[in-house]
Amino acid sequence: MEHKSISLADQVFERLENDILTGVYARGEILNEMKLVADLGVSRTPVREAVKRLEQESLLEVSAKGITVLGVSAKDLQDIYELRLHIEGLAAAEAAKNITEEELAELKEALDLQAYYAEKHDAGHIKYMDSRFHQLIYRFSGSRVFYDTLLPLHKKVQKFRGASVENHSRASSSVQEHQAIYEAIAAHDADRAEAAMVLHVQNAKNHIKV
Amino acid sequence: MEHKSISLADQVFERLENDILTGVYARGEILNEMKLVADLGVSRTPVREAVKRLEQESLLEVSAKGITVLGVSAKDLQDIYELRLHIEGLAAAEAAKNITEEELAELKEALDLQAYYAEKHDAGHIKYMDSRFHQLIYRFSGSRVFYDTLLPLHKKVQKFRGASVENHSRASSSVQEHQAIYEAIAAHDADRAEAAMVLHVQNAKNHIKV
DNA sequence: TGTTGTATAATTGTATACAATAATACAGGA
DNA sequence: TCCTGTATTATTGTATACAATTATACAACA
Repeated sequence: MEHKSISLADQVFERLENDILTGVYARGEILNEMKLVADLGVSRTPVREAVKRLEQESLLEVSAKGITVLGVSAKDLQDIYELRLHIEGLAAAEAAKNITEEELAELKEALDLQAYYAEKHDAGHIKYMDSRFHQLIYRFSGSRVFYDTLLPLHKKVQKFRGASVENHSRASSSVQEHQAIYEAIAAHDADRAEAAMVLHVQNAKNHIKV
Repeated sequence: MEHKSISLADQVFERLENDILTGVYARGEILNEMKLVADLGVSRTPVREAVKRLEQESLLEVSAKGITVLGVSAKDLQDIYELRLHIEGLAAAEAAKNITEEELAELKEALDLQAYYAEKHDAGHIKYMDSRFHQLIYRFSGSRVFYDTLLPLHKKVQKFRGASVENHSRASSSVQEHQAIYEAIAAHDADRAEAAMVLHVQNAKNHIKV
């Protein structure tokens, strides 16, 4: 039994990041450490660590006034898609070149689960599996640089995908597009994987509700 | 007199980042907080903050064994150029659209200084001004997303540019390329700015010594 | 009314003591 | 010799007291 003990600071970071990205804390809202200490039931130290990391991601800004929630603006969203449109295809191409059989099975499982939940109209799980599929590709690209660059961009899009995953037609198109990407990667066809990914990001962009 | 008091944590962060990127701390080396406390003459708190931020940039990795220096590998370098080749042109294009007269003057000054130091074969200052030119363009793109994405990539390349700035021929080519980028931006010609930047990144990539 | 100086309060910044965890060294036995 | 369990040590994780800075409220004055 290997219990990887996850630190309080990491837990706070994940919870806080999620709360910012899902709108629990609104853009422009001003928090402070003691409020977060009270909300989360831990001391200032892990709170500060999490806040500083989120500040580096431009999700928060710390000043003497307090901790301002920056979150993700509509312009940020546009810029994120503009970037992803140009580089996410590269990650898919690299994954097609480098992926192992084991990793391929992991990717397939994420895809199958997404299809399953799409069939059941389970928006929450669809969104999770959709994210997982993309994040696995970042990992399997075999490039820490790609991973570190794309992951924060992808995470910030979360909140805005609510509408599209609840749209059954778009949800099943998304599954099909993932399917195409998966097949290209499984065939180790880098060019096709790249093209399929670019197409998918373009479609996702067009279905975003700001 | 406005003295923006910069925190110890920020100072430690900058110094540590620089020391990792310039090789003062070698890749694979294992540090620990107390050693850094001794080296830097501050308490654990600001050291920890800096270390955690650097961990998030994948320059360090913290475990029970200590603080491992990850730094930037040859593969990282390749991947960074691959990404920059695809997105740095976009930043230049945005800058061409959005830049103000004041900002343009700032960019011009960085360019002129780089030319001045190139003439004097002052490698240290060439490098600094070269970096500054690129970072100003990230800022003037008007996109926090572009800035946050490109800046860490750019910073990581520093160490590997030593050879190219010391090569007089390359140093003056670089100035000319920056000149072309500047002129396109000054003319608010987005397409030309993008093309000039892509060309420049490609040339820089070809002159990197790994 | 507006502005400027000043006292107060709120907030983050820093240092440090203590806790928890994991790595290491080493002894004992198969 | 190799493995395994265990004590020790080294390291990071957490809480908290105190310092420094900045924002804020308000009074005095022009």
